[in-house]
Amino acid sequence: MQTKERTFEEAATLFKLMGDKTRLKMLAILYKDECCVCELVEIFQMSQPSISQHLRKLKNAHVVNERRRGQWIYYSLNREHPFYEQLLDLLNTLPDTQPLLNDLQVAGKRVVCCD
Amino acid sequence: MQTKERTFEEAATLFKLMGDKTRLKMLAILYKDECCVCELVEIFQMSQPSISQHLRKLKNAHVVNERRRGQWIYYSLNREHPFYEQLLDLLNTLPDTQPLLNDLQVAGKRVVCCD
DNA sequence: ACCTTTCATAAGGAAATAGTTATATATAGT
DNA sequence: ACTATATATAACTATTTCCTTATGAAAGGT
Repeated sequence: MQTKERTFEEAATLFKLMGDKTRLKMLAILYKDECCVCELVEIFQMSQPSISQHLRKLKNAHVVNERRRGQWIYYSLNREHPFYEQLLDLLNTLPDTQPLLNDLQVAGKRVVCCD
Repeated sequence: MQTKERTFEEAATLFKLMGDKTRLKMLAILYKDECCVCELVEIFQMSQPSISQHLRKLKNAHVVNERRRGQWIYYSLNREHPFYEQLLDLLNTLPDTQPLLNDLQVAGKRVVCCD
C-alpha cells in the first residue's frame, strides 16, 4: 500500500487525530456519507460544542471539508487529502457505521436537505 | 489492504500510540532492527526514563516485545500483534530510519551483544 | 422585526500526557 | 563484597486534551 512519503511530524498529527475514539468513529461515519453537525450530535449523544470542536480539528488538518447548505453545515471526507487513499484503507478495517445512519433515518433524525 | 476488523476502541488505542512523534519514530526504527533502550536514548537524545516509559506503553499494548540479553533489554516489533501487517504498511509510508542506525554504528554506540 | 434552529467560539475545569529528576533493581565484571 | 552499567519505577510538573456551560453569529420561517 505504498503511498507518498511524509514526515514523522505529519504522520503523527494524523494518527493523533485518529487516536480519539469519537473522531475515529466520526471519520468512519463520514466515509459512508456526509453529515451535518446535528446528525453527529444525535449519533454520539454528546454536546454540540464538543462535536463542533472535534470537527474543527479534523478540518484544520484538512481531513474533512465543510460546506453550508441552508442552516446546516455538512462535513465530508476531503478526497484531496494527500493520504486520503491510505485513510480509506484504514477506515475499511473498522466496523461498518452504516447501521448508525440507518437508525438515524428510522428515528426521523436524518436531515434531508436539497440544495 | 483489508485485514481483520476491530473495535473503534482498539483502533483508537493503537492510533493514539502512533500519534506521538517519538513513539512513531521509535516504531519505525524497530521496524528496521530490534534495539535496546540505551540505543534509543542515544538516537532520541532524551532522558532514559522517558524512553522507557514510551516503550512500556508500546509493550502494554503488545505492539512491541522485550527480551533481556545480559544487561540489555531489547525491544522489537511484535509480529503476533493482530494488526502487525497493517502496522508495517503504515510504517512503510514513513521516512527510512536506517540512517539513524547506521550513524549509531559509526559513532560506536551500537550495542553488540551475542547471546 | 421577531423567534427558532443550527453551528461556532469562548471560558473554565478535570483528567491525561510527556517530559523531568531521584531512586530502586538487576546483571556483569573485578 | 564492591562497583559500574542498564533499565524500571516513583514522584513531580507543565502542557495538552476533552468535555462542559454560556454566549454569539448566521440562516430560515412567520
